[in-house]
Amino acid sequence: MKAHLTELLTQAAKSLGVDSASFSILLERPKSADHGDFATNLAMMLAKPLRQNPRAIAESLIKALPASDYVAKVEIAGAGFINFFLNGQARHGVIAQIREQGDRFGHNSAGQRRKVQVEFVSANPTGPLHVGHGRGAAVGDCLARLLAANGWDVTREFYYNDAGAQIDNLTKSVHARAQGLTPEHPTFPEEGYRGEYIIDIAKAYLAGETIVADDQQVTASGDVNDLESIRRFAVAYLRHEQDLDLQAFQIKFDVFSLESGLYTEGKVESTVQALINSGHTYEQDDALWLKTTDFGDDKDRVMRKREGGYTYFVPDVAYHVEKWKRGFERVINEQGADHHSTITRVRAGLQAIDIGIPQGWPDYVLHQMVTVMRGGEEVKLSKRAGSYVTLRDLIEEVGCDATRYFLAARRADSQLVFDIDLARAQTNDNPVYYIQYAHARICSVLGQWGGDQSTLVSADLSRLDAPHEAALLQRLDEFTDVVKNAADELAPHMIANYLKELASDLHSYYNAQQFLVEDSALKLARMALISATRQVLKNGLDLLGVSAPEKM
RNA sequence: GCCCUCGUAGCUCAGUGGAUAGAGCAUUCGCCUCCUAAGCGAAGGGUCACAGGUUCAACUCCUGUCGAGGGCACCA
Repeated sequence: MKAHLTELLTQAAKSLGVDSASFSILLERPKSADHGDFATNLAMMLAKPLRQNPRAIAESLIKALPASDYVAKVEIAGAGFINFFLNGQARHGVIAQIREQGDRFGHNSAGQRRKVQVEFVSANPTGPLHVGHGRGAAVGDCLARLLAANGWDVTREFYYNDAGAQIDNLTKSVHARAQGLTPEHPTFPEEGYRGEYIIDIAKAYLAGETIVADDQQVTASGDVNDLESIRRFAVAYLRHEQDLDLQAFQIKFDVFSLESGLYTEGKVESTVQALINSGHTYEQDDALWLKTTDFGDDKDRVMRKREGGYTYFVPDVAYHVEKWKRGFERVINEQGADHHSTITRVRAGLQAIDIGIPQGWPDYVLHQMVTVMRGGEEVKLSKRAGSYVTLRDLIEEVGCDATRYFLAARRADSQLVFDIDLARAQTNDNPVYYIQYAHARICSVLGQWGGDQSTLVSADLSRLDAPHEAALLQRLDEFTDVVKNAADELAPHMIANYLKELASDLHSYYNAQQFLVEDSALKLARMALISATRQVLKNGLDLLGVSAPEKM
């Protein structure tokens, strides 16, 4: 419909002698029904080039508009807005579209099956996933779903650092616990991990247990002083724990990438060599530096430390070179805002290597901190982890659906307050239940109607003329744009907001009108409308990874 | 000190440069002999942090100030 109106306006503008390349037509949905179904500011945009009063231009434009089968009325309003009022046929056409497209309604093919990778969570195997990882998981998974709905070929990837100082620290911590040391003991590692889960790992290690994670099987040697065995076992143990966390959150990854693999396969070395060859490196103070200032950084960064090891961003660059070589013309990294500083360095490294990677590649979506509240107080302590709220604790307490919704329903770049009491509430306060209830309500009504859904094709939709029906029809029609915009903006929260509004329209309608009425033609039309609404609610919830229950 | 993000109703948050800035909670008042009251309707509640600027038009874009969070390692 938007395309149709754009075409009408383009022709009208042409007939006024305006070059169609000199302006772009913006059509929006007015907030108020008084302003029609669509509005454009075209006349105001043309005021300057034509040097005329916007209202006068609007009048000429309207006169020049070609006839249309869908437009009932056109008005000038305010400073020069042109408001379009559609006829019934144009308004209820969306119901047929929804019925025909089903689960695919709202989807488009903008991505043209091109390859995109969404990397998210990427927690290091040094502890259980916490609520911050949960936000990354919820946002990242929704992004992946959104991109798939927009026609991209999506790969979900989890990268973890199993090779650095943090892992040494983990190994020492487990080693200490295996010897029966507590954090209070003077020889317990200074920066060691103190959570109770370290004790569990030590016990399992001493018992010689076998762990399966990432398709690898690791058996503990049980030798208290075999640090290499402890390291391998602890990493596998925690990766397995994280797998359980992700499983509880119903998130699946296509690929797990290991930092250690980049070293063993020589990718780090070859990347360093490529950087040296690029001429953007230099030696100073016994260290090797990358001139990241050549690419917008405010100071150069050390690549190889004096003691010989590489700093963390070097394998990160190597990893991204691999991503590029694997054919991802688009990569989106979802991470916590505390990793913000890596962006400039990774991009600088990729530019230095100069293998055709575009300047702004890859994309980043950063999420801000999460604070968890219960009973009006901040929740900080977790038994398992010792210092933070674990994702699994949260899921166990509030459920997977509510956790996912709450973590994805806010803009990623603003700080989030997670109110456990609200998320648990099975009342109208809770947006998750509010939306799911709308879906269940429709299912219930359709069940009581008991008719065959296929008969809805023949419904006389012109009977849908009540104000609540017009509002609902318009909302359904918006879904396609919302899915497109949310993907373009990498903003899954837009889906959550849309669903709240759609549910609200449905609930208002439900209370204002009886659906199962005597008049069988009217009843059929209303069944067609709520059936379409049910489908869109489900499609939207699917994008968030939240279930659409038929009964509550 | 420098860089990034945020600042909207008492609280939690929406708001692709457009018309009277919205929703939920909380407060007040209504609605179930009727399809699920996990619902609906109504009222009150605002200097869109502050000050400039760009524009026909700014919550939205630009600059500065203040406030919150995060970054600024030969840690990851």
